[in-house]
Amino acid sequence: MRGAGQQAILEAARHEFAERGYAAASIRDIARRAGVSLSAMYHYYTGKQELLHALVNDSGQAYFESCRKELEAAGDDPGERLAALVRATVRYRAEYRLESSLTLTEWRSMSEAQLEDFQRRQFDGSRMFQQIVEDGVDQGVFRTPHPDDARRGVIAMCNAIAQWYREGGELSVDELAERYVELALVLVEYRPAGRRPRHPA
Amino acid sequence: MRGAGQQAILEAARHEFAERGYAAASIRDIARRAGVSLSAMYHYYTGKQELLHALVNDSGQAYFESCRKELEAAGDDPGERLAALVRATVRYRAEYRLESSLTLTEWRSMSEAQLEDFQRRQFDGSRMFQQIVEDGVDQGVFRTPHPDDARRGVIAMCNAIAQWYREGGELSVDELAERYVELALVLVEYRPAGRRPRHPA
DNA sequence: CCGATGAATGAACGATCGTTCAGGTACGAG
DNA sequence: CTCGTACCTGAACGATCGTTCATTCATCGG
Repeated sequence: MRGAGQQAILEAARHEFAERGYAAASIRDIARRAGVSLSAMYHYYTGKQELLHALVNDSGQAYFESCRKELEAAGDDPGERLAALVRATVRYRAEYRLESSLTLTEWRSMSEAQLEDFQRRQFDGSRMFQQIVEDGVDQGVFRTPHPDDARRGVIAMCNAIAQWYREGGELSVDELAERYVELALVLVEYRPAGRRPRHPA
Repeated sequence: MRGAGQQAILEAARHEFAERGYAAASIRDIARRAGVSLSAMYHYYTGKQELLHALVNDSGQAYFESCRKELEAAGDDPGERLAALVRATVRYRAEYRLESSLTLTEWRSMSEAQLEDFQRRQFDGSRMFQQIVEDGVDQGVFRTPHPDDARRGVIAMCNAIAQWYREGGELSVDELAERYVELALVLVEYRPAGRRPRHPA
């Protein structure tokens, strides 16, 4: 369990980093925002870098956990599995907006070890999508002639949500997720097995 | 015409900003990379901020010029027009990779006037897409039930190219553009007028 | 020949940054 | 009571940052 002071510092860093960017954010402003002294931060964290690490790590783990759960609940159909992954990704990008923007734009500022972790995770995440799209194409339910580009497109679409979504918009996170599931399935040209390959009237 | 020294400075800034990010890049490193003294830069530019401004402005104008030309060559069909816009955007993101990443991730660092310009341009760019998608839906050639999200998806797909594309890859820029045109038309569910609304065998 | 202009330089200034340090409370265990 | 530990503080350090300044050198029109 993290103490109240530590939590306040992490929250302040979250907002400062997101608003100014890692390099431009000052730990003095972070401490001021958290309502503690500058040196209090060094009691909990070894430095500015570790603040970034903590934020990115926490939210990254939450994402993979969410993916795991969604995939577990999904069946064997690639369409279902892709939908599960898109749902998890949309929810993550919308609910962890600030951390998402941080991860997507400030990876330059990470330490070497941190960057390695991050790239491995990004690779793993991309692989989950890749595997599912590949399976769908093999099984003939995804008709896209460009599986790699379609996959990249789906991921890019979902990632971009972090840049424009705001709480209290016209769509709830769940509605947004379902809408993006639709778009993703369109992009990979999903045609459920057993159905006639023609368009509904 | 810009002199050789000025051009070298701009080139150095382009790479330094892209590699380290605007805030983390130092003008001393930029000057060193350009092979000129620190103060030589202040002979051409009023400061660090103007370097960013010059880079973003130059490439932004090139983008809109490219869009204008492509749209001019396109006909009236929304499919053709969307294809033209996607082509221009993909080419821009691939050929102006560094400036693209700068614009997409470092808008926080812009001055107030600069940011206003940038947001207006982004708005105008988004409006071009929006108008075309709207027309396509009205004319019944774009069948997507979610025009706004499809448009955002197309733009996000194209923008993401700046993050992964490298010169000398397996696809040329033109091939990449045509592929993304295909994907974009799939995403808006383009069904050319006059054709039967069923799938080809 | 001369003065103006453009190009370029090294040294310095003030500010801010991340970090460290020495110390001060509050509190529970012995 | 006392010691240790967790929590927190203000002050300072060294480095780097963006920027400015005084100056030099070359070029060229008059």
